[in-house]
Amino acid sequence: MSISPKLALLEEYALVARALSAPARLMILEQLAQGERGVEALAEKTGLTIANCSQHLQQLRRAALVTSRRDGKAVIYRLTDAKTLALMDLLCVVAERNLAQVERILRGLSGGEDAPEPVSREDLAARISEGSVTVLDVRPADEFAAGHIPGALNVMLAELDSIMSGLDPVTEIVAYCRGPYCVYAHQAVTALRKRGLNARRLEGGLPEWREDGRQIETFG
Amino acid sequence: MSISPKLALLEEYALVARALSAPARLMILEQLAQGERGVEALAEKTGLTIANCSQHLQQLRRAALVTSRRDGKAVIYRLTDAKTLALMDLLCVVAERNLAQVERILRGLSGGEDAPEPVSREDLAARISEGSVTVLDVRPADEFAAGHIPGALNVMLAELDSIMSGLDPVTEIVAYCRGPYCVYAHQAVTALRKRGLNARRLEGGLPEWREDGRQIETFG
DNA sequence: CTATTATTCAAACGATCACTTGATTGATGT
DNA sequence: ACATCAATCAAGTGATCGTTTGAATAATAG
Repeated sequence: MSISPKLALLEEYALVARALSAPARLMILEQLAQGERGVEALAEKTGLTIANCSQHLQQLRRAALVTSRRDGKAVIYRLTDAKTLALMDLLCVVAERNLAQVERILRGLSGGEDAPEPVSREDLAARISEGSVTVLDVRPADEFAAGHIPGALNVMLAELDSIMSGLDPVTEIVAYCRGPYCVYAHQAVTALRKRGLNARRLEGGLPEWREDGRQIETFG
Repeated sequence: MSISPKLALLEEYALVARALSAPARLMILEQLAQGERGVEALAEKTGLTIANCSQHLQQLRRAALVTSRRDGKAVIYRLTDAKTLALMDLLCVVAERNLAQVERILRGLSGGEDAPEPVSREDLAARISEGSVTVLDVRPADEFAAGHIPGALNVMLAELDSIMSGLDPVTEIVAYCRGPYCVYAHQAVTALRKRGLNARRLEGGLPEWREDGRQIETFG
């Protein structure tokens, strides 16, 4: 350790950034933002092998972005603190503002149509309390069960068609998913709008809603 | 491009994070946060060869963190927008909160002593207007000349001793430098406190001060 | 035009990274 | 103690990264 303190510091900061520099680890972090999970659950959700997932988790832990605890023979990982989530979100904001490629991908998700501006969490909260909105949770059922926006309907993309006829075409629909890395809400809104329904995305996902200190409903 | 849109998105986000994952690029970004610069100036300030520096800059440009323009035969780089600075700062915050190693390095800079809490920019601004503080700019003279906090004294670390006798031991001193990646202010505060002066660091550096919309003085 | 200066490109190297495979550790239940 | 299950470790492979070196582009001045 004969290097200068300045370089040593920069290397620590770079370590954190490096932890965010692999798509596989971003997927893991997105999952952990939904709630704490064991290695096997993470591996299944992300499509990684267990050994590979474990190694990514240890890299995240070295960067102090996640923390682990033992529960029986399982090791449960979670985000270290809310700053980790903030960092992930800011990463998206920078990428979306500046990278033309990101714009192109997102436009592709909307079928070439211009997607409407997302709804802010504050606006959605206000409109929920006055009952002037239908909230759709477009995540898998287990993530929905672990916590969702009060009153939200859990509908996965594949089932969208079957429930669409039951929706009031006048009431606006707001769809949300895991957060800025997740494309489910984009796809759901596109599908709904193609059928003439008035749908928009929520800004951010459930983790950001929770981080705002807003109400979360479990089960039901 | 037959991969899923989700993976394509994640790869773009990862590209931005990867750009922040090398100490050399963090140094370059720190310099650019002070103001726009040409490749040669950046290479000299960071100690990189020109070719190497140029390649790092192109990686930063691919991630859209920096933008360039031509000025005669020189190419001038600058941060794309304020979000880039915010991302750099958040990276530090996460690293400092969670990495024990960072704490150790910073403590080493303070000679093992507990450093006092930094002064917030808001507090400093208030105390400048009431004249109850001496502000030290601990950056190289050329960066000082390009812009500094109004009324600040430009003193580099090597010259600290020679001016210290002229300082009022009662008036508190606030030192600042380039920002969270820079160790000059830490070192200056340690040196001053060792000699019994009442000194603290400013939170962040000049780029953050400027980003707050606060006054900047040029030359003088 | 040629010479000069500032920057970028291209090739090459050693080091590190992501992923796979198979063995190992740690905690639990019988 | 033994078997079982979850997670980690260890070794190996191909790909990518950071750096150096030297040549190739642009833009300007004479």
